[in-house]
Amino acid sequence: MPPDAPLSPDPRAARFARADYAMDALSLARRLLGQRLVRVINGRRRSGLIVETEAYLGERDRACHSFAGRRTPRVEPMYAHAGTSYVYFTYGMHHCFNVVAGELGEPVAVLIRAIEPVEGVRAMLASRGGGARTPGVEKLCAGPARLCMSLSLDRRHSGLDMTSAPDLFIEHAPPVPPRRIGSSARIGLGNAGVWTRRRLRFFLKASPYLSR
DNA sequence: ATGACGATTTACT
DNA sequence: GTAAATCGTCATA
Repeated sequence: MPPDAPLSPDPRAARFARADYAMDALSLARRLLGQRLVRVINGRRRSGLIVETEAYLGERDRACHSFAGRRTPRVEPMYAHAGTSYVYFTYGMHHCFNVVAGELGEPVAVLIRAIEPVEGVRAMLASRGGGARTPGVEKLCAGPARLCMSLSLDRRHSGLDMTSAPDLFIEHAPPVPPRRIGSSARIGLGNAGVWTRRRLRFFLKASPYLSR
């Protein structure tokens, strides 16, 4: 081996560190596209490439849980370090998974809306029951709640530091050319005024694994 | 204590 | 396309 070779040349083994998360939410929403979300359960990996995200811009964003500085036990993880997970329960039956961005104390985050399943697909299908109602692989993780079902994520996984957590983190994958990224208004918002229309959703245009 | 409301998904007309 | 499912969270009192 050459004496000046890098010690960890394999980008697949590199986990996102604090500096990789520490940026504004809109930048992180784009940055995360194409990267690998990894969940480890009983030593087995389930993972997929992130293909769809949404940015939530904090206190000024009426559609954001931390709008107007709201700080409750549920939202508390949004005020933590970039790279912290924020998982919440909604509609009495679903969970959504976010990655905290920005500076410490700045409650901004990126909602992960869809991934392209790569590892542990069989286990993901099992998590969905494996019956006739289980969606095909294309729709398995297409949508924030479906993604959480397939990765077995719930409120217990909110507030984890993904730069060190053993069972939930993001790994580097080849960067995505900006040309392949599309944008749109965020999905499912109620009346959030001007924030309803802003194009804060990002996705890989050619992906068959999008929520829509 | 109470009431309104979801960053959704699924089934059904 | 429309509607039901289902309950934690938050604002109001």
